[in-house]
Amino acid sequence: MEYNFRDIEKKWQQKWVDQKTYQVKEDNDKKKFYVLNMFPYPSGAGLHVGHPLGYIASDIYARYKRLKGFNVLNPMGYDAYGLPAEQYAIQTGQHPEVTTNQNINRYREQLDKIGFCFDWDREVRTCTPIYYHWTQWAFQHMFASYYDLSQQKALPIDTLIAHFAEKGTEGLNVAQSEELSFTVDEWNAMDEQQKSDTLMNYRIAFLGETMVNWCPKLGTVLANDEVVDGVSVRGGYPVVQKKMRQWCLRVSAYSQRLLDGLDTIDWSESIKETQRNWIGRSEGTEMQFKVKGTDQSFTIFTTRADTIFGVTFMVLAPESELVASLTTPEQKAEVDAYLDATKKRTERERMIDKKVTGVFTGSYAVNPFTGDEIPVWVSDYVLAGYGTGAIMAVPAHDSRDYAFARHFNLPIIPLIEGCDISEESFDAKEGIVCNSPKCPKEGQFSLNGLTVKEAIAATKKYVEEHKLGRVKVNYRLRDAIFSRQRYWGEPFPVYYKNGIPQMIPEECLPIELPAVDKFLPTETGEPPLGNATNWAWDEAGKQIVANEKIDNKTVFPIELYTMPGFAGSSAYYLRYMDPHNTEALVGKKADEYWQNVDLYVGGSEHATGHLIYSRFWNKFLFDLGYSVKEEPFQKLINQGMIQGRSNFVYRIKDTNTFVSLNLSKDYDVTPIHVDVNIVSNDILDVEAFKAWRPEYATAEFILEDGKYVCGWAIEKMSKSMFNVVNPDMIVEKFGADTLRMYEMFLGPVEQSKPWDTNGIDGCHRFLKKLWGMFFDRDGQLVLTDDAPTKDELRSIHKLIKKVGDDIENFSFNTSVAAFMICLNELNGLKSKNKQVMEQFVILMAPFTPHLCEELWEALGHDTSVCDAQWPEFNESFLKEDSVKMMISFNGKARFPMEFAADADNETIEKAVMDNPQTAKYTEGFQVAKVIIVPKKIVNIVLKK
RNA sequence: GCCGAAAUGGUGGAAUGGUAGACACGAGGGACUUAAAAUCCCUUGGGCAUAACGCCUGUGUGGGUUCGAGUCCCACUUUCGGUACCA
Repeated sequence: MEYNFRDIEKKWQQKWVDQKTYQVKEDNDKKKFYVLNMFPYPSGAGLHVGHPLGYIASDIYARYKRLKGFNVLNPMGYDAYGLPAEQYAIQTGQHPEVTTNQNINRYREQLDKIGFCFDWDREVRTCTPIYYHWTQWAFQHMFASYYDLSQQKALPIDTLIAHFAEKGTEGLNVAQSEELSFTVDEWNAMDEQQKSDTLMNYRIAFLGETMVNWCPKLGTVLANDEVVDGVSVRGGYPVVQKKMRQWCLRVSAYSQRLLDGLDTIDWSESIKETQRNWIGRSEGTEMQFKVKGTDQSFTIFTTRADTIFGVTFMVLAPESELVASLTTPEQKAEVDAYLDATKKRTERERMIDKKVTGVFTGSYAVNPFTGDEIPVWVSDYVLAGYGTGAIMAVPAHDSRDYAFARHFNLPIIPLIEGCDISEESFDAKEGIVCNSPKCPKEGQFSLNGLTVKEAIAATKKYVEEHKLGRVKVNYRLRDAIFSRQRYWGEPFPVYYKNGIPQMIPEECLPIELPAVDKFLPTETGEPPLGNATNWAWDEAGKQIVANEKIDNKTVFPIELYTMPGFAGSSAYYLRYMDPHNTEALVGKKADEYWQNVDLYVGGSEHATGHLIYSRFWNKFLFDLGYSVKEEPFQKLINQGMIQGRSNFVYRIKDTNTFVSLNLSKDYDVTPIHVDVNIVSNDILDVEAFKAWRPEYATAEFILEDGKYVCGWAIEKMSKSMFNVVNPDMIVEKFGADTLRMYEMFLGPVEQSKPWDTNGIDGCHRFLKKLWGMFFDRDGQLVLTDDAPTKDELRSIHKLIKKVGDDIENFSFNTSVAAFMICLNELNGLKSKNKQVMEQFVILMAPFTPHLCEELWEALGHDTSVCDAQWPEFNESFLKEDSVKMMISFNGKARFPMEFAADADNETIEKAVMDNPQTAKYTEGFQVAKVIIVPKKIVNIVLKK
């Protein structure tokens, strides 16, 4: 009987559903293990073979852990809100809810065919009210919290209000948008509006007037990680800077903890490094510069305080508020013109065209060390959003300042001994400092002779002692902009009284997304939720029911923005622990049992987005006591991208004749992408090609050896390259087990690699072979009940060790190879041993669950192989009677010798030296030393 | 520019500092078959031999450490990711 994968897979997928094989419950008698995949956006294109890579790997791990006796949580869900779903809906002219559900159903169908052990009873969809209830709930808690820097945790905003009522801002060490200073009396004198505005400066979720990435084409603002090279990640539309009032999350408050936490988790060094760079901690100095002829002063931030004697000009960011106050009347026209010009340039233009621009303000700053007067300029190479939006320029030691100084003919003063600044600046933080003038105030302060490091420390000390500024740590990490002017997202649980934002009472949550006729965004940013009818709130924050009488006095406006894509994906792992709870995001019991994700699998492209937001969100919930672990994802594996392998045909120019690859160099040809599905092992199916498109119906071919050979290239998997391979097709042709095995066999999970269907036969053959070990032609089980032989035991225990180690190390490609080797060995031994094959089936069950269930059943078991026990490894079975060792001379292998397995070094050495072959190689040399590597090699070191 | 990862046959890829190329694909040869498919066996880094199944060479380049280096160290080249006027 043949291996009929179609029937087998169908049968077991149905049984798993019927018997709820993968349903998991908290069980205090078992150790928990939480495996999680980054949940997918259900996009319209469906899954291609690249998507399941991580799912298969984590599925194997989850099944393995279960066989090892763990209670394994392995859930799946959909990240259904956000731009991609809405863009797809707009493109197809349908309501996003309709398309999202369609896409989800399609995904589910595809996923089900691959045989994952997901507990679908725990599915979450971010767009369902029962789910986003808790997204809104978390937002409200962020609104009601501030961040205390001394305690390094979030605290209730009431604590801060009490502090203001008692001491004003005195003694405050908190995360804030800008440093405010007021007294108790000033606080008490504030009206409701002013108090609300003031508190926004501290809340973790706050309304802020900030420069945002505005994408007119998408009609919404975007977070920093959603913009790359000045265009939107989604769609590639231009993005401009715009000042808008937006909801923001004070992610920056957690900068230091996000940084420190990285040392406690098991993630790849590269992704940790990416996060470190994104957080961008930099230790520096803030210094105050007085403005000549006024009592005004301003602050700059620098990491190179040691270069204070090389400052030859100052630069302000065009958006800085200082520009207006420092521009002299004579310079006003010129400065205004410059500001106007920079405003018109988009981020993208600035990036492409990095020409040096700037304008003099007319003012001079005073160097606090020397009293020198320094011109103050404005230029767009200084950013308003980082540091203080003003810098001291040291052209000798900063390449940007250097370019500016050269362009505007400003002086350049070198401060490092022997540095050459004739062509470029000397940016390295090394060398011996020179050229310190005598500091007139202090007389003796000089940095000459110090290393740069020492000079920085000395300058910092001087600045602090003389109150010229302070030592300051800056972070590059910005607060996240949390509003989107779009339809398909979570509504904010916020309404407004007299323009003051109020939270909807907790018992009225969730605020459901209303149906609207027009959900398309507008270029001007009018939110689509404005089109909702019967969507009104009263003064107490209660929704007014449609049949109630509505008059203007009772209606209070509700927030019309929606939340961004990352809102729903930031705490979903907690929700899986307790997905049906209507009282809490996650119940205490479930949270304490499952704790956090032990193994998280997903793409590295989320390094600066989701993986930062989630960590922030979880830390916040941890501070409030809603999550028991500070870090959400203990171990992270980043699966590689699967690229496409495109095929080409070569058309001779201006003809409809196609020439085979190796003959194409003799002609003038144009390579054309051809659908990989009509190419097999790079040989084109000529008839299928003619049928593919009407224009090729009459195509003619120049063949080699009667075949048309296609060219190939590795490219991104995409429709336009005709290289998309769909998992359903593979499942149909070879079965899910073959697909699972082959995806793992392709190479290391973490590595990006091209998909190449060519090799899949090998895996399929292997499964057929395994089937053939069990059954004869009539489908009768041919295994015997004999006691296993020594050789059989050795072979299977080698496999137990290898596969166990490999799965723990996420090295699945080598374990697939190990299965093949073991099966070949058993085959060679003519092994038909039931006990041995039973263990083989358990070991392989994580990889090919359908086939193994079938074999398990054939072996006479009436339970699922999922509930079997991982075989115990016994090292004593690996022992061999004799061991082959390579004899080498000075590291060069020469001949093998066999020894008793328990031979000691002395015996081995003696046997080697007594061997007549040895003499041939030692002739004319002296034996200096004999190195014996157990079970491997005997190396004889020879000297003249 | 900066940060990170990598470079091994025709291809995907194996190798705790210890016989480089496991395993698989592809290719070549053979068996079975009227034939094909399927299946099985042999060969397969390069070179020289093949009368002795032995020798030489070989893991991007150049050095170094070591009895012994694909693996460790230094310098360089290339490729792929990420990031960028962050002061």
